[in-house]
Amino acid sequence: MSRFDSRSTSKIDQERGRFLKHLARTGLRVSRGRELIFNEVMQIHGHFTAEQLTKKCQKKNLKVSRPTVFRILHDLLAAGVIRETAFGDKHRHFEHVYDEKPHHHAFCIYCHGFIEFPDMKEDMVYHSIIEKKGFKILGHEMHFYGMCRKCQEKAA
Amino acid sequence: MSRFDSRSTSKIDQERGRFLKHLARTGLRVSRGRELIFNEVMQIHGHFTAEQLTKKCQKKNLKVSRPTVFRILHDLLAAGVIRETAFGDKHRHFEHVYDEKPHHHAFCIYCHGFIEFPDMKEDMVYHSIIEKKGFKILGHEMHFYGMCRKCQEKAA
DNA sequence: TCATATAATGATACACTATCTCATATGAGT
DNA sequence: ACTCATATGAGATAGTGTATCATTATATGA
Ligand SMILES: [Zn+2]
Ligand SMILES: [Zn+2]
Ligand SMILES: [Zn+2]
Ligand SMILES: [Zn+2]
Repeated sequence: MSRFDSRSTSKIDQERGRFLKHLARTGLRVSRGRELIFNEVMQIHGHFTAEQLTKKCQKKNLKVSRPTVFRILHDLLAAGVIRETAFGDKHRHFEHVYDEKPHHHAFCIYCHGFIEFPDMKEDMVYHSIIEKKGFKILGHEMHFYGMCRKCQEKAA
Repeated sequence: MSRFDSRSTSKIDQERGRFLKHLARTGLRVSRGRELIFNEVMQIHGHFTAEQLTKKCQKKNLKVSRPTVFRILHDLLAAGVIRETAFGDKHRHFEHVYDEKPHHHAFCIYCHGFIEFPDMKEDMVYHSIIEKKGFKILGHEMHFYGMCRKCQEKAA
């Protein structure tokens, strides 16, 4: 990142503030691991798994164990810095929130790839139905399933 | 089920026909296990995991192994008799299709329970966006996340 | 009916992710 | 420096789902 990219930097600082606030509120320390993982996560664009994050750190000789990665991802989730999406496989998938526009996913049932598309705020019809049941909505995702372009071409 | 409940019976027969057609088409046999699992699945209302289905069979002294359960669930998926939903935990969740209206789920992030709500066909705004990318849509789900009524009461 | 081929099944081992345990290291506060 | 709570890592553990493979069941045709 350019040192002149003040806009992007301030967004990260904003997220860092959110994280630090959460840590202070819950009596957790600003440990070496938490700073390290926070910085790495902020550099990832798109989705990642705990395994990918761990290997990314190891390549940089930033030593951090798998349990610690999961523990700190849990902290980041609780702080609202990252979100988790169920991809339907056996991994937990995360992505940070700060520069990602709200979006949804369409999964290919053949190659297990996916495409993303922006949230259109058109699904609010559901909100009143759900809230009438006493459920407090904090977020939502649309999952589409189907066949990606490549798999269609392969099949044809 | 009452023997006079012809409507419900015919729906199951319809699903059975779908399954048998799939088996014939793909050269699979109508084995003891397939009949057994099909019947059990049809009696379940709502979601189930392979583990729950296996235990349900064992309680009835219907002996069937875990690998076979998974194999036959795969057949039922391929036949379109059941569908799979990613709940964000480490289990695969299934439900049959025959008497379930198309619906979506709202998951409680605190107790991991969920509520269901009907599909409103209001999310078609996404279809053109996705199909412009060459993706062929076969199905979709809305996942809402939040706090269920009970957990709100507990917190208050 | 019997022989043969093919598919289905179950026991077992296996791969893999995520979590738990607990001993040690770290660090904030006195 | 001392105290003590928290953070961390090594290793064990739990829990799903899958692969292997020998055995059993079923279909087909002589
Ligand atoms: Zn594909
Ligand atoms: Zn995404
Ligand atoms: Zn709840
Ligand atoms: Zn459902």
